[in-house]
Amino acid sequence: MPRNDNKMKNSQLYKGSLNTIIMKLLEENGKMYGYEITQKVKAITLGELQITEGALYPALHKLEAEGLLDVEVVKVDNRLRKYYKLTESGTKEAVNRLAELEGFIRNMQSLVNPKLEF
Amino acid sequence: MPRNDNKMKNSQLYKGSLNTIIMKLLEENGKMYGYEITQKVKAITLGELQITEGALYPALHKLEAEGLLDVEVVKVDNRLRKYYKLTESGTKEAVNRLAELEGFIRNMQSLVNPKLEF
DNA sequence: GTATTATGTATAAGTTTCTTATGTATATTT
DNA sequence: AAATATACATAAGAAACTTATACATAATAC
Repeated sequence: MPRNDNKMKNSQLYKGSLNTIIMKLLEENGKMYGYEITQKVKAITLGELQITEGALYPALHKLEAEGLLDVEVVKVDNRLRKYYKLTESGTKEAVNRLAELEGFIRNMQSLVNPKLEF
Repeated sequence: MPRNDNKMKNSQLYKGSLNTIIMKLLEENGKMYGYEITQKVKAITLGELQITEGALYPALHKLEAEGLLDVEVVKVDNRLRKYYKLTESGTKEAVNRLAELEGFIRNMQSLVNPKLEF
């Protein structure tokens, strides 16, 4: 009966980055469904970041409610898939979020490696 | 009466990184007091990250309670300062946290810039 | 000279984000 | 036949933070 998902806990550092990650992936791939997002993130981070359903689905629903994502339900192999894509305003917002993420990464690098500030 | 700190809200992205930032700064500077930490972070990030007291002081107290920091109270110019420094176990833990932060930055960069994976 | 800003620490209420635990269901692999 | 993979969903609780407030002294501005 146990799900046996040997899920190691993600670092606190990832807290707050999920929405940005979702929007970046959608900007890049056009449309994706939830499970696909979890697998993609896992692949890109070499297994280091495991997005859980409990975090992902509420996040997707919220972005949809905010008008940043559109959803399209498709049945594949007798199973549901909900494909999400950026709306027009979501596309604009994605630009802001990505700029914000790049600034964040720069700042964190400055903090880690003060010698390399120039 | 108002403090008039025109405090822009920090990006959600910084959520979860405060403890690591504190430990990194202490590792680098030996000992620091709270206010000094806020100013240092502000300077390094060119004003982009403003650590608020409501976030900082509870974080310092928690790190102290966890045995990662030691505190020393000093009176300067008739005002209190609480200097914090890493304990022995805090120094060890700082190494882990920094490695974690570097991994985090790498992963976030892979997500932003998938072309540069190599 | 007094009002504001800067320095310095602290806590408490509320919000957001995530973890952990469930729940449902079908397809595939062992 | 059982376990794992695929695919969605929600609810309770934890953790980190925001916002607001509080107290106190030093320095600057008007």
